[in-house]
Amino acid sequence: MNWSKHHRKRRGYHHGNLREALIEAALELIAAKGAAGFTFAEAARSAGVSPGAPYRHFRDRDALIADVARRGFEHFAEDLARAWNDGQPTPHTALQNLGAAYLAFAKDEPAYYTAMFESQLPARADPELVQASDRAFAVLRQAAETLIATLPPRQRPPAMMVSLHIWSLAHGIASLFGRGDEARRALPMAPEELLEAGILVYLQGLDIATD
Amino acid sequence: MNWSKHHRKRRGYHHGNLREALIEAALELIAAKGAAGFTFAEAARSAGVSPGAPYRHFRDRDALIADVARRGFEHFAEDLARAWNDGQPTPHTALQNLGAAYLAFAKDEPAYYTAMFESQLPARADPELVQASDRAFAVLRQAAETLIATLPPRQRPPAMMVSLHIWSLAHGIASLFGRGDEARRALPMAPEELLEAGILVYLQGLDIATD
DNA sequence: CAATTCATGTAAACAGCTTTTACATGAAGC
DNA sequence: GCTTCATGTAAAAGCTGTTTACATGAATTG
Repeated sequence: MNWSKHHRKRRGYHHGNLREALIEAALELIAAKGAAGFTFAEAARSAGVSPGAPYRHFRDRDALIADVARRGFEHFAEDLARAWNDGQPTPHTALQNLGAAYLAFAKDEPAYYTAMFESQLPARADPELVQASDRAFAVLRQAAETLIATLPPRQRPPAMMVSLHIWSLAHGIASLFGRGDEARRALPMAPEELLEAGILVYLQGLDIATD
Repeated sequence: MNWSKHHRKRRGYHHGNLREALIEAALELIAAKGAAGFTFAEAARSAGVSPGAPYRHFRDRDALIADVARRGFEHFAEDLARAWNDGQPTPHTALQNLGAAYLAFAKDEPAYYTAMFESQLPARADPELVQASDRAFAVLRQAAETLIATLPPRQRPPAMMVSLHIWSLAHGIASLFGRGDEARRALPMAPEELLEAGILVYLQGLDIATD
């Protein structure tokens, strides 16, 4: 049969870069039709190879998604770290930038975000996935620590708790309203404003200076 | 072929209550294997009917999930309203009860919660689903209004914004840590405590009395 | 350079899911 | 009692997922 309908750089019998091609296909398919609407067979077709070929590179469909999620977390960690920018110019401004970067990632990279948070992966299956996720969370954790360090010691809440609050709020907003699906509930304000205001109120509740 | 392996109350050729049986099967399958691991055919098998039978009651698999989601939102709205209890004994306590009820629903009814928030339904397809979801949100909205009413008028933030903050925080925590999957990141505290503390800080940030 | 090895891809096959179609059943209403 | 109609069955066609034996050709090695 002719499997080279979608050939582009196909150099003959061997694809040459099938692994990457499959990941790209997965991103497109997930973005277009959600994590559920992604099939191994369609990814293979999109890469111009036979249905069995992907099994040379991934144990199964979940392994591919896990790899996509891992890469997603790496990009995510990078974006967050760049936005945080070591707490410059001020911890509060930097945290707001971090929040904006969180939502921007969810909006601009819906396929990654879906694979990372909504693909119901066999959980903590892949240790590299866990590590990548940890690195992303570490940025939030660091931000929380920097922020509470501006408080007198007796008044400091646990940094872990603060980072979990920020993360949960950002993830909740991204989940419920964050992607351009227009599938979600209509909002009286942009998700970015909603998060910014939420963080502002939260920090005021901790008595952290926000001006 | 023999489709009556799982017969229980099967009264002959006609099932008698297939629609309900399919919804029950869907809840069990979603709880066991996630929204993706639910198939029309398996629900049919579980109800003891042929693979084509479900199409007499639901247009397709998504229509069944949408119905499950709609029922989920109805139970959810009930639970939240009961917890809120018209703001008694105090608005703050009632809001904490509401938050606890939110997380309890996510934990105790993971199948409903999954269908409601993570099934990537064709969005605002079903108007009854939207209405049910609106009724649930209305409870949160009412709670927010009651809480800000304790503030002097000049100091009141928009109730819609406050309710969205609470909702997002609760949903974020439920999403990330809330279900017994043990699949999620380990926490230094129970999700319920995390949400309670988050709400407390947030209300303090609004300068709403929390004692 | 030539032979061999090995990663990568194909073809074919089987099983399960989805959806449609024609047909069967039996409960409800006239 | 007869007819009607909702509900279920059987069968079929076209998907997908997965495994198997086999084919290809690029890299390795003597």
